[in-house]
Amino acid sequence: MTAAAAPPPREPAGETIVDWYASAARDLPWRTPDVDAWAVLVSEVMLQQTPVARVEPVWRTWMVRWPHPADLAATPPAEVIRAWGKLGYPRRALRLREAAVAITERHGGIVPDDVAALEALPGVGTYTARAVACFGYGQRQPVVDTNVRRVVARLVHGCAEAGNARASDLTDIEALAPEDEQRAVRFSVAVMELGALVCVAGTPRCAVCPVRDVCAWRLAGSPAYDGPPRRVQKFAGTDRQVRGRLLDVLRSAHEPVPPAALEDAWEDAAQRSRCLDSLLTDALVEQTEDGLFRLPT
DNA sequence: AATGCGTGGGA
DNA sequence: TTCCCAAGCAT
Repeated sequence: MTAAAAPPPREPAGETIVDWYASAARDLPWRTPDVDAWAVLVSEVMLQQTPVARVEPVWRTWMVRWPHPADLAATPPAEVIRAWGKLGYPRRALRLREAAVAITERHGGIVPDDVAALEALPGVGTYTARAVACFGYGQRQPVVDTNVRRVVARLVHGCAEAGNARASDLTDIEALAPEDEQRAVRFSVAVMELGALVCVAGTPRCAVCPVRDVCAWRLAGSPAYDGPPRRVQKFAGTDRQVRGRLLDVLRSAHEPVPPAALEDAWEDAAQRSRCLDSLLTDALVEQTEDGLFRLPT
């Protein structure tokens, strides 16, 4: 009988997650060392609310066609909207183009490397700005998306799900990041990956989680979610669906179309009209002098 | 601060 | 089938 085994030395959870990432990470094209900040920015905007599998082929096409911000800035919106394909939320395509214009005009065609300048770009918010600074420029930055918020909620706070985004999310994750800058950058992508592959919404795969033994949620007995019911957004019959249908018609039409050509897209004339108006307001559609509709030139 | 904004795959 | 949800942002 020997003395009770000493507890194994336990490295900080942040370091463990970085080590896990080294062997578990997906091989995604925007993570290769040769990609620049523009490629990162495009990937991040495309990935806003859109699954990786759908983004990957479109991102490759964009990088070939528009390798620099000035290339996209010089392209008419109609072509950009078509190239966006069916990624969804096509206003992102317009904003990304506007961001490219701003980068070209205000930053000499180079994606800015500081968070404040990045956040000033159209379509770039708290998350995307830090993701570009971190993954595009190798800066130590707190990068918090829905995956990270869920991981922190469980690992640190012992809650089944994350609440709404808060300013404290940034300090929460900063407290876990490794000291070394390069490892801190890896940590940022590693936590996102952990949330995407293991600590997922729905049923987390705790059996294969590298930090299951130090997870506050598991240590608390994996208590069920205890909070206000989350609203599930409907889609069928909403204006979002109608806008999508209308835009689908205009994407495939290569000449301006008369109003009658849009009637098949949606039966309810009042809703159809309202949605067409909103698309015009958003500058996703424009009307010619003779009353035809097309993607914006 | 709550809501609107696309789309399609998987449980 | 129905429901959930997938690297947010702007208003």
